[in-house]
Amino acid sequence: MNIQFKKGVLEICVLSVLARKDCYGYELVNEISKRIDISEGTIYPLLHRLKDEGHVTTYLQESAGGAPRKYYRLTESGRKEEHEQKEEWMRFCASVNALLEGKNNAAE
Amino acid sequence: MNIQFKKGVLEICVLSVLARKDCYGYELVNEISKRIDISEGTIYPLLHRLKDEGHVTTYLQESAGGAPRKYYRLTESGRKEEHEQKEEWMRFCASVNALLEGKNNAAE
DNA sequence: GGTAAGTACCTTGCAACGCAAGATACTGTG
DNA sequence: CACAGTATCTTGCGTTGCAAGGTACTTACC
Repeated sequence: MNIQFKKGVLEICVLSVLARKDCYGYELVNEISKRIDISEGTIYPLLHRLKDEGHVTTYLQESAGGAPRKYYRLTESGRKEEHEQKEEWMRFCASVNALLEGKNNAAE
Repeated sequence: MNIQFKKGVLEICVLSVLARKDCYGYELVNEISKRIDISEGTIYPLLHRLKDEGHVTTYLQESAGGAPRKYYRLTESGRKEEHEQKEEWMRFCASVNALLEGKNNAAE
């Protein structure tokens, strides 16, 4: 899998999963990796970034095994961000596909 | 437009346009920019990379105004690369869209 | 008791890509 | 002569994702 493709997209994936339910980091890795490989070295910095930007809040919960889980919950700005980035992603895909199909004019 | 989305994708766009006709760098910028903004600081290093990897060959042709045009032509390996990257891009898009739609299992 | 695997968090350093901003040089227009 | 357009190129920067490491707890096995 081309690593470059994932740039920017993994953030949408995280936002999208969080839009459906609160998750902790380790859980997000497993959830997203069902479709797209993502490593812990990617998810934790990403989550911290989202928190710094105010798109998520966190709360701790005990775990049966291992360290306590840090759950992430979308804020209102996070939901807005999720929506906007999803839209932008779809527009981008449409542009790329048009280009790959050889449709030359933006009007087509 | 999220810059990150473009990572890796602009290379496919270039390969795809070149698969239809030989182009020079400046022309590729204008062609691709109809759909997706791409700057000269991006295209020239990209083209040099493709040449180093043997995916394109070049030939010069005089221009009415300005410097002579350096045309890029796909090699056989370039055509193969174009095909493979296109396939990978489409698989990637399908995975992302499934994830964004909340389809949890890779089987679905 | 010791060891491994699983859960769960984290950080550091690196590689790759795209962009802005610059340089160069030629042509045509006002 | 100055400017815009054509056409090439390079340097330095910011962002992202990853590999590889570390920490700490629990369970299972020998």
